[in-house]
Amino acid sequence: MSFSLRQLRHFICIAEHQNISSAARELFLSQPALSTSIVQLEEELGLQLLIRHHARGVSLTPAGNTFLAQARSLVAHAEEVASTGRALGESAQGILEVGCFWTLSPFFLPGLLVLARERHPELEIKVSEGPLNELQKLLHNGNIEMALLYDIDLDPTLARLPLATVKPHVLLPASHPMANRASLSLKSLRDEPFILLDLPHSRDYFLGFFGKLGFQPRVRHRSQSFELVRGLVASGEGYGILNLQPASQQTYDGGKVKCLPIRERMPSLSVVLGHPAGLRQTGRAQAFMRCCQEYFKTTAQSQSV
Amino acid sequence: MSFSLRQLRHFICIAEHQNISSAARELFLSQPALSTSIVQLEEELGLQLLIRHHARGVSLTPAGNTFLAQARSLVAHAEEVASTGRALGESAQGILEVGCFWTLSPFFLPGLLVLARERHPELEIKVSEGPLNELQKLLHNGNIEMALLYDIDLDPTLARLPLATVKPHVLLPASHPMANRASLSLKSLRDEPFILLDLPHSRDYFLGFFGKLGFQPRVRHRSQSFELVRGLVASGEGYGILNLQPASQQTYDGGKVKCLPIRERMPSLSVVLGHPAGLRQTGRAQAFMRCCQEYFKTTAQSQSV
DNA sequence: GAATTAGATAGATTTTTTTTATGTCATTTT
DNA sequence: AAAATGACATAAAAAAAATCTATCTAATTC
Repeated sequence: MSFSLRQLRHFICIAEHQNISSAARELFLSQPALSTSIVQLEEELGLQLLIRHHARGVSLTPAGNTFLAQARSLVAHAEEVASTGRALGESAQGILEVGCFWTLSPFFLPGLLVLARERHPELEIKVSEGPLNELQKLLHNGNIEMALLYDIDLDPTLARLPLATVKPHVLLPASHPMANRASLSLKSLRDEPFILLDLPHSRDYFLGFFGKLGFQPRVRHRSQSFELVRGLVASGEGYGILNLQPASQQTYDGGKVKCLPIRERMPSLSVVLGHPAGLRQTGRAQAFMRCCQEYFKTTAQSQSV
Repeated sequence: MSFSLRQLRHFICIAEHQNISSAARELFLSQPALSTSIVQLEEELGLQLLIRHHARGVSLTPAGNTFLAQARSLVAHAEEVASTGRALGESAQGILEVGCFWTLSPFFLPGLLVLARERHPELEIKVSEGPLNELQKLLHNGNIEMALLYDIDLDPTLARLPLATVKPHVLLPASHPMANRASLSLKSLRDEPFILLDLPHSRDYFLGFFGKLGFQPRVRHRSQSFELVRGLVASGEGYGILNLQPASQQTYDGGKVKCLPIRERMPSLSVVLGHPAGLRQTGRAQAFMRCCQEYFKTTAQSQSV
């Protein structure tokens, strides 16, 4: 069909040596192999590249000279593509696409991205936020290489790197009589109205708590918004349960909530980095993974257990 | 060692189809062939390019996407090199290196180069002038592809394309008593002094005339310069013999010469286009050849027989 | 739950590349 | 002038690479 890079490399080497035999030595080839290789190249181009001198090597035809420059530039280009290709697999530079489950992002991404910039200034990270199923689709299609997720109802084909576990906490209005205790039993809230964070997976997770305790909560409100749950709690509409807690007790509308550990032993949630199993990670992805581990080992742990 | 252009073409086609099987059909390959080809490419780069979906084709990893752009650009570059390479062999554009024997050049090159420019405006012609042996060396080394020469003592490995034959003429001072004849016998000049153009091959050629006639000329001057021969003739130092005649009878120093056909049948000189035998001609060279034939068939013939 | 789609794998086959052995033609040395 | 040397070409054999056929498996669709 067309010439190969191999043939061009052969031609360049011959042109440099002005001698097929010594070029063959440099290329660790036999002289006839190189000789036929170049004949084929000439036939493919329909162009005489070399003039053969008996007992005195070869020289380039004018056309061969012109073609040599082209060949050199193409081979150099190929070298470049090869090295950037390999770099894509090995080094931590370029663009890394990651995903983040949307209730996690405001808690961890700011710090994580700052750390990543510190560790790998050449690494540009693009984050897609969204619900679990959308992130999983992105992972499968290869739009993102990894995602920060809760390890709950995850596609079993996803590999997980555990980063932290976050325990559930009870949320009470600051004015609530039990708001200043060190911890709280869920049972003691049996008769109080409950504000449920009603998202696809969190729903079952939170309601599952009560099954274990043997009673059903009085659900007064269901909200898909993390902040609305806090706001409703602060305004005295009921108690809430959430795993992550903002640094401030203030709600968006100025109310105040208190956050208490649950005395009963309830299942924690794991925050993980999910990625398609069996897929070789790019160097960028590996670099980001290490950043996540570092970040959660230090900062995050103290912040939100 | 490194990837091949073939692999890159495969990868690009797969990326366009998002599907190995249909890409294989387009490439007239079997699906397994393409599948393994791309696996090898991935291994060579140490980089996952594709994500395989069961029953739904493939998609690109982010790294694959980046690499795709590089692959496209390299393949495009290769296409370009291929086409310019082929053009070097087939079309009449680019630089053509020719040689010209130095006494021929002022007579034919101006008209020839104008004609060539008319016929092939994209063809740039570079001329090397010199003596025969130098031109033959250039031909052998491939520095020039063809040369305009006299067919005299040529290297037998050179192929020749005859363009014209030029007959010898006698040169007399305009004031000479026989200067207005229509033609002249060399014998009638037996006792007059002779001015010899003393160049490697012309020397033997001209002196050979007298051998045939059975006498030796009285050589008064030998000159390596065509114009000096004319000047010496004009100033009355003797008669000369030359094949080609300038349009003007004037010499450089203002003298005047007359030029008469020789009555005896003397060997003519052939003007030929010489080129290394058995070497495939480039398209440029062929185009130039055709120009030479056209030029000598029309203009030149009338000008200088 | 059967049929379909799309990729992977294995063994056989074809094509391409390379090697070994040999030939030829200039050039250099004896 | 003859022999030795250097350098390329050619041919047959061997090795390596690419491709094919057939078969298998996992999701998806009907």
